[in-house]
Amino acid sequence: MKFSSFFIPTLKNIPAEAEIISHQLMIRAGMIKQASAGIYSWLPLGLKVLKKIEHIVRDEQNKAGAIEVLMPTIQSADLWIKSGRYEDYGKEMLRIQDRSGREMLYGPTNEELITDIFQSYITSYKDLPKNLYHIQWKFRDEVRPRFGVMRGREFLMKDNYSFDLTEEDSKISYNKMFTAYIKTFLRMGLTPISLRAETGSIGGNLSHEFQILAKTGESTLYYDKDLEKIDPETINPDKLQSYYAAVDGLHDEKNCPISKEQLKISKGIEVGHIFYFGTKYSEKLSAFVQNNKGKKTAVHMGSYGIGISRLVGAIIEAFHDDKGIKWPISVAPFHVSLINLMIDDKACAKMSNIMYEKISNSKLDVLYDDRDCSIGKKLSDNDLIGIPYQVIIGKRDLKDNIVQLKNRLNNETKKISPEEALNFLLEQTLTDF
RNA sequence: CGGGAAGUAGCGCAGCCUGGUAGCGCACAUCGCUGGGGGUGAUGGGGUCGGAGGUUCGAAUCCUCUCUUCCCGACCA
Repeated sequence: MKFSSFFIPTLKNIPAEAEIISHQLMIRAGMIKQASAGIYSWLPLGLKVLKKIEHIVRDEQNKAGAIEVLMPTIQSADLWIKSGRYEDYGKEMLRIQDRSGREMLYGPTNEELITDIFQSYITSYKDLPKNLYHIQWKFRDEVRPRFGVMRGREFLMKDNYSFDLTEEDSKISYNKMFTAYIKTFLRMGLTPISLRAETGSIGGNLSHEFQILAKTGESTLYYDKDLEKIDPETINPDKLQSYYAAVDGLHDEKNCPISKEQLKISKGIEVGHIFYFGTKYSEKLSAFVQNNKGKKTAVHMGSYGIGISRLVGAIIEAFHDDKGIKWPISVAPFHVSLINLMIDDKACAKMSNIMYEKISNSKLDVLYDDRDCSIGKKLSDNDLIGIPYQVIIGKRDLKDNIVQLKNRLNNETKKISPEEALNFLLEQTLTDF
């Protein structure tokens, strides 16, 4: 993609409406535009990142045996009246009427709908377990939306729902998701910390929230430092759940079961939450199956959420410096930024075009900065948008057959030949496209 | 929902107190000089000052109402 023909409206000024760094950077990097309070349009660069995150989440869900469906954003109030949540949800639920005066709502979550789908078709224990997920926009009319996409009113969420015959089976499904969540966040370059959580209004008795470490995070986490050392190949959910981990209000210094040396305190951002809630919804919404004795029994359910749009902001909170964003390669909008410092110089243009073609023909996604603007603007824009590798082609170095290869994650720059730069890039292991 | 603040050019802001033909920086356009970290000179375009009503000869400025946005708190799968 050529920068000049793409659409990345970068800004030099920090918009007054943005308070936290990820929100500022997302606006300055031309990723989003606010449409109204807590509601955003996703511009091309932001959309690319959103899709990357969505892809990783989807891939790990599929690998864990979950099956994708797609439920509507607009739901009828009927099922919610049945489950009793039409009243409970209060003003956070955006309620609307269709033309014939029927009560509708913009879905804040999907337990009701999915349970209805389940009970319409599944009647035998032989069809269990089932785990259905979808990735869909939700709307919660927050009293006070803030922090950009981290706490918007409209947000993209992956939510899934497991259905099992027994509590024990449900725990297996729960642990599968627990493992999938850890893998998902590790793949995004994040450090996930799992914490036992309060179940709140959703009900049930087992719940974990997943926070990712970021210096600017909202919550303070107290946890066993071994939780940071997770090998994605050998994740053991029971073991991970046995480690000590607590958020701010729940940590009690006096009764903390682990030593001071072992305890670590860091800031985190919540990006996922999983629940086991038994038969709460299945009973109300008639999700029964027959067991092997022919007896009707309510299925045991769990629900599992990942805030996909929130992750875009959360990842920036975890990966940025004073110049801009530093994308982990698995979620980066492009893998390589090819920067031609001197578009009027024939040698620079020629070398840039050759490299652009070669990188384009590989698995790498390249953004070619061919804009006619000052060098300073080019370099600072590219640091701002944070593509992991920059190849900088300038007149001075090119005379000696040298280009600069910059790693945006650590800002190290190597002066090497174009061939070496190309070989280095093509050898990168990229698990996610 | 309680408390606070702000709406003036695409973005960031001044002007308002003390009413008199709307300004700065960035961005944008044209031309020139530059050319390895937001370079520079000249010229130029762009705003019914969030909206409605009122006071006044005259309102961005004073008064009333209203809409929107943000911050602190409470709230929060």
